[in-house]
Amino acid sequence: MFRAMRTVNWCEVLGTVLANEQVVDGKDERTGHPVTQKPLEQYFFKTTKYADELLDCLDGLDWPENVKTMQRHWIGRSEGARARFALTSGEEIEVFTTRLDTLFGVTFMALSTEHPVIEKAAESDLALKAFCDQVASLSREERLTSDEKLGHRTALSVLHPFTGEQVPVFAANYVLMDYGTGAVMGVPAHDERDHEFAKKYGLAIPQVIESESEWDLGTLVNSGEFTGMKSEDAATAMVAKLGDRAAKTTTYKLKDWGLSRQRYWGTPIPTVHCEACGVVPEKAENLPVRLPEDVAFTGVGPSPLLTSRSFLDTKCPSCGRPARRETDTMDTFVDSSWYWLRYLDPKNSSLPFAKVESDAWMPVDLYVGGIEHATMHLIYARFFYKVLRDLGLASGPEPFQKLICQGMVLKDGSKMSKSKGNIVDPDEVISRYGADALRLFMIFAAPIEKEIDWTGFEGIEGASRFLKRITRMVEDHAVTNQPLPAKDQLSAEEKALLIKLNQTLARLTDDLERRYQFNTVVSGLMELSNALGDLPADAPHRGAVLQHALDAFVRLMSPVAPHLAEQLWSQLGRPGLCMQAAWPETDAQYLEADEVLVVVQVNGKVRGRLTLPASATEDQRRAAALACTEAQPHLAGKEIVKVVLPPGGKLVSIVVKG
RNA sequence: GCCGGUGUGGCGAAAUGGCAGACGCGAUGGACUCAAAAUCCAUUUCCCCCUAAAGGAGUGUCGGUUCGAGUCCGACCACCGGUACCA
Repeated sequence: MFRAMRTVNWCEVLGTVLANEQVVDGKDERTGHPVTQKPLEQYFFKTTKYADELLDCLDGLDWPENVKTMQRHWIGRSEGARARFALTSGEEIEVFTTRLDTLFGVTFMALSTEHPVIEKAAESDLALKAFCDQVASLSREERLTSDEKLGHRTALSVLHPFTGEQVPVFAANYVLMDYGTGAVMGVPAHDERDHEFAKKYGLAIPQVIESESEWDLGTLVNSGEFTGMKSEDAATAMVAKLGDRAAKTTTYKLKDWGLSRQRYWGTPIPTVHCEACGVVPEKAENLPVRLPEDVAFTGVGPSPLLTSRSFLDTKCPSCGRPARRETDTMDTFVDSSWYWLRYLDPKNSSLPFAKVESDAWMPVDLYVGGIEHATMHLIYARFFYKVLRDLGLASGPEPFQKLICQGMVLKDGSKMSKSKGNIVDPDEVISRYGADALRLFMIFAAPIEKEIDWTGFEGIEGASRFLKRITRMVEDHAVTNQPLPAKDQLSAEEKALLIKLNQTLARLTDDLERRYQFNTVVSGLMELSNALGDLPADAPHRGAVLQHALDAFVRLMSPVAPHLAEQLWSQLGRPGLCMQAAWPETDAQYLEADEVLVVVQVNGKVRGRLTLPASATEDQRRAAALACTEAQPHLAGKEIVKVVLPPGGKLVSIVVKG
């Protein structure tokens, strides 16, 4: 953690800092007061120190590819070089570039308006000062929506390190102070933005790279002693030639995490400001620092904590003299970055959590969260865990081994959220249909990772009907202790039902445990309930077969309709809770039917269907397919090239010619 | 612009390279009912056709791999979301 000056969205009228999301059109979204950029001293976590590890560990995680890709881009590692250019005044400007090989194409330097060299020059250059103020006055939004390149030529020049030519220095709006070094070497022939800028300000556009194709990095031209070298070699040679004035380096888009908030509701940052000792951490025995209650909430002005004398007045942990407590609180993302670790040891009064507990339980086997957390929460949490590991509080490199991201629920095209107020109250639906019906309906609507647009409760009738149907079935069934008869004593319909039951059981177990595909668990249950309903009323062993099937059905249903499952479990005369009962086991003798349907394809088109004994050999299947009546018109007079029998035995594919 | 996602019936969707549309919603017709609700049965991708049988086409478009492609590969189109000059 460190402290540094950074610009924030500042509302002068309210006297407070605003989050980017709260700034719309350069104004506070609530009050409409103008928002400016103001430098403020804040606390930061040095997330960039972990950038490489955060990036490299992604490969080993069982996470959705799209989330991993988003994090890779967010971290944004890029390899390049830093090079220092001497100003004619004697100072130096350092730039970052990924294309040092284009050095001979430099015709200008572009510096951020916040760059120290520009700020200093502006002190004696009123026109430059005016330009910088104009850029600063543009809100974040305005900077985003306009991509016009604006520049202002300063009185400064740098010397080209190889040619010794003077290169003019510009202040430019498209150079960002918080990426790289805040200074860019302008190579108009080989960079789109530099090109646009050079054309606008009448600068030369010399070509220094020739490439034969799009994917060829190119060969240097017009580059002095480097002419004729391949691009990738030239960069290395130039670094060597420049000596201590250049070095290969890596930059990241990832920024350090600013965690200061000037708000009451947050964890206090446990530091104390002492006139003599500076910023001092609070003593361990005084932790945690608790929020005071003698606070005035006015809704405007700086942090409410500043109104509490009991909070502010304290002693310096170092020298013991009167000192002032820090009033910044932490971003709530700090808390959400390790909450699950506290779950492991919630009653520990001396530590956040004991290492034995985290060693025993971590990493989290399966973490489920919304896709909107792909780059913020899920990077913060990974960063936090790595820091805890380095502090010796936890073990292992990553907190979440497997991740599933639910899709968002949208309403009228935008994310359903408390802050937007476009939420749907489920209470009315629950009181009318029950919580199980609502749960079932939502699970059934779409796969978990898919975004759904909430159009209403139209389909909930189906979920409700299904639950009523199975309830009726259990109510109409007379509970029995008769054991399930042996397979050879059952009627064909009874056997068919048990086969459907066991096949469904195998499929749904896989859907739940491996595929995490819950919508098909619901449709599988519906199919099985339809099959239960099809068992003839006069089936010879109806009671025993139904008892067996319903018993398994209710346990299968328990994860998606837990309340009703418990009721039916008890109605079936079973002891204890269904949710604690063992998961039903598949019975291998009922996984395969005696007869199987074999599809006959001719040149890839389905031409016939055969019912064959499951025991039929490949040769028998091939012979039956070739003899299949429906296929004959498509085989007559043709030469049979080959017959394919894929594994599984459910298909015979005949290839003919002529 | 860049990044990500999605394209399958009237709608939500299923199909783990092997019968496209399971399952459900809605709709239509019927049974039950004095009537309604509830429940049950039937039909419900398109073309041809008699509401039959048998065909044909069909998963955004165009191509490829394969005995076989909604699924794999390549190019493109459309829509949705995110992001903003990253040197």
